[in-house]
Amino acid sequence: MVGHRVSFAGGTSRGVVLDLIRTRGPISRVALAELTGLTQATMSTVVRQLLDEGLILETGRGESTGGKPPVMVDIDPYSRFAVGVQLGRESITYVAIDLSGAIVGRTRTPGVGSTEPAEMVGRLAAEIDRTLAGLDIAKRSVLGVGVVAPGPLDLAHGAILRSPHLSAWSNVPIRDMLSTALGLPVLLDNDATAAAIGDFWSGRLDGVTAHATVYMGTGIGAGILIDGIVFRGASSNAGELGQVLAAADDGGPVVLEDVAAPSAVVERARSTASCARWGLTGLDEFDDFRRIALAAAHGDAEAGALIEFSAGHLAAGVLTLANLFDLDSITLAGPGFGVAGPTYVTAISRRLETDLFARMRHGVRVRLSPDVANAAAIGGAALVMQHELAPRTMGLSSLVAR
Amino acid sequence: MVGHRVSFAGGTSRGVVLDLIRTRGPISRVALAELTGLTQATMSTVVRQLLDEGLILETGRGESTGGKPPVMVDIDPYSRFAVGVQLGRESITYVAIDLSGAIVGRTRTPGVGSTEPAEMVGRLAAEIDRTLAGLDIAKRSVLGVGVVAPGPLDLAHGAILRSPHLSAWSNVPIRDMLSTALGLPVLLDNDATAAAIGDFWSGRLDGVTAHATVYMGTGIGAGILIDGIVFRGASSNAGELGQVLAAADDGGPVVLEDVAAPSAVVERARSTASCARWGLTGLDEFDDFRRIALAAAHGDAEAGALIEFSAGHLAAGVLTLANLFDLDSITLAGPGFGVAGPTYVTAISRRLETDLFARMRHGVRVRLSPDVANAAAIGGAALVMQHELAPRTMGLSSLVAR
DNA sequence: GGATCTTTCTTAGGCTGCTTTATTAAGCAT
DNA sequence: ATGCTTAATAAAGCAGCCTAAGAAAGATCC
Repeated sequence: MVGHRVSFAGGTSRGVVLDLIRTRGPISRVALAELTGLTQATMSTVVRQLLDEGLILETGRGESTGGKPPVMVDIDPYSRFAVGVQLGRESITYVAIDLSGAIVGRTRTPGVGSTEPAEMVGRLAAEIDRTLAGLDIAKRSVLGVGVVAPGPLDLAHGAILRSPHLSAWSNVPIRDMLSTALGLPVLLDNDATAAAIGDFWSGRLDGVTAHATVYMGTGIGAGILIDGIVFRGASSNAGELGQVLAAADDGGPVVLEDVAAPSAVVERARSTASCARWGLTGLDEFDDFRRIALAAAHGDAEAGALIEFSAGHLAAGVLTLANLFDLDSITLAGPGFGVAGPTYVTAISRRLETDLFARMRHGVRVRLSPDVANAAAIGGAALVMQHELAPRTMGLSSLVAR
Repeated sequence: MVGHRVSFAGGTSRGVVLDLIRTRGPISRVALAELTGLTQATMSTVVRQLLDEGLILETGRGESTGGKPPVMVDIDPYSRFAVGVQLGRESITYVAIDLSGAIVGRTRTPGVGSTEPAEMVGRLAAEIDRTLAGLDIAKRSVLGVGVVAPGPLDLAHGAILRSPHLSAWSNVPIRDMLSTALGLPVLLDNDATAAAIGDFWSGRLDGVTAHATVYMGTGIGAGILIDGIVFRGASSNAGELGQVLAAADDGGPVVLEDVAAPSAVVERARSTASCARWGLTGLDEFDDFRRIALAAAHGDAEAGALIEFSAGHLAAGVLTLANLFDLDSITLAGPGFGVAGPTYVTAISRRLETDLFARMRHGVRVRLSPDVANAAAIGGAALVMQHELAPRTMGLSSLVAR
């Protein structure tokens, strides 16, 4: 590494260093220099800047290795906060996280329903302000708000393109509206991508190269990260795992979403005689799905078969995803994994162990999100953290106009 | 773009500018500055450097738009060359390309067969030297040699990991051996990735964000490019399209390669009564496959059905690939598309038009490689060009040790 | 307990690739 | 010819990295 320049595009080194301190801290300047390839002198100034900004703290001395013991630095978790909002049909989840990615507060309000966008934005802003006040978080230490919605979005304009349950929101510039209402930066992204960034920001993906967070909500999506950078594809629609082809009962081709998603499981359950036993209401697909999963967990064989059916198909889809992206890490998140999560983890792990193309070369770590229900909201907040503190994009196209 | 610094990591701007001149040239310095976001002053010095290196030429005046007419610059195609070598079982293809990516020479020798690696390296070096001499190309204008092989490779050590037909080559450091024998830089990569880079270098992917070159040889693979950068995944095994799950006749799950690859088509053909009519030899799968494809092209319904069967399955696999990566461009290359290429293009286009998730937002350009048989070898040479003249890698991990 | 060694961290000065600003060059319009 | 517009270069400055050198703080040896 002598004589050759190490350069992170566009002042990214600050963000890389912050990432390392977050995931590996407490850590010394020397260790950071070794990890990044930057010189100790450069690291000294980068760390100085982070200290001046109040993002990190000197936490004490490390072990001496025969000379001066190093001064360790670590994240100051309470120096900055971010808010994540998940727009759902039945409910809206608000989450505040600190710089380490840990939840410091959570609220839930009734869903969007048929509320007009303009009014809803006002309510969102009020609820966010209230939540922050209740947590005693000064607004100037809040980096921004990340709004998470399902379905195809128009990221360029910060709007929802079309969503089954939020049809009135089509092409409404919700991002900018909320930003002016709040006086804070606002980002919009989809649930799977956000959940993936949440996994990354929490430090759980240290050492991972190619990761996917499989998000099962109304649909099934995957947020894909390469070295912690979101993979978006040509139109930000990458990772549409629900659209992978699956084998239907009758041999005909179907899309994964139609056989493995919670709604599909519930629908299959209803054509069953045992339907009544599980107390399905037909009102809330997630609630019904949870009842089936609970029955399965309590040993109900028929319910177990329904879940296994879904898990088997999802495992096949994830196998394809893992083969095509050559993944080395997968996280499962979203309400669909609320009760039956472990069953899905097992099914996917098994399938990958036997059928992954690269299984001789490396394994794939499959894990359940530590907070499946709030993963997307947490991720929304993490998205803001990453955007404000450690911005990074993939490729060069952003720099070539047209 | 005022006041804010535009930076391409690690001196990449030279490469970006060269890419633009190659694909959009002849072009003026001012136009290049606008496209890259760099200032005219910077562009002046970057272009000066490229002129000094002899990579580009001033080709004359452009149209005045009310003031001084711009001086146009363009690639000097014959200033540099690169060699691509495709290691095949039956034959080895050698290709020399110029800086524009055009073929300037091609040779074919008998395949590797059971030749010992050490001896084979000597033969390769001799044949490359001979080819270059025959084309009157000075060795100092040759940037290097790109060797292309099928199957899983160990890119870090420049060796073939395991290959059905090249078993004696396992873990032989062919890259370094050939490099010392030739006194030129040598790169090793797989056929699909190389073919994709070849497409990019030729300028055919101008304006494309997410591209895949589907390569059908013995197996089926995809080389994936994001903004012209190879997507490799955790262990350089990304894009294993042949491993995507497909629906078998009996409803059971099979892998795409087993139903759509040429060998699979030939095998199905042999269980047919019409087998004899097509004159299948059973010696060379590609030759047999070509016979079937030719029969299909001449209106043989049964042969046509076999090809359509393969194309239909491949189209399903490509649909999954396109959905997961959100592609906007696909090229088909490799010997498998030799005769029946157009049939495959049609099948894939149709499928994407009807079933692509993002079809309302953007189309996917599906095209046949202009030289299906030599695409991998050409790509090998292009790989060297890109590596030597416009190096680029994805993500930041390369800069963070361990 | 002091001298020396090792390791950590900072300072100083320099290079590179970019920026901004200013100047020269070369055409069009009147 | 005179000015106006666009193209290209020149000059000076800044930012992010580097190398080199030194200061700080403990470990080790006698």
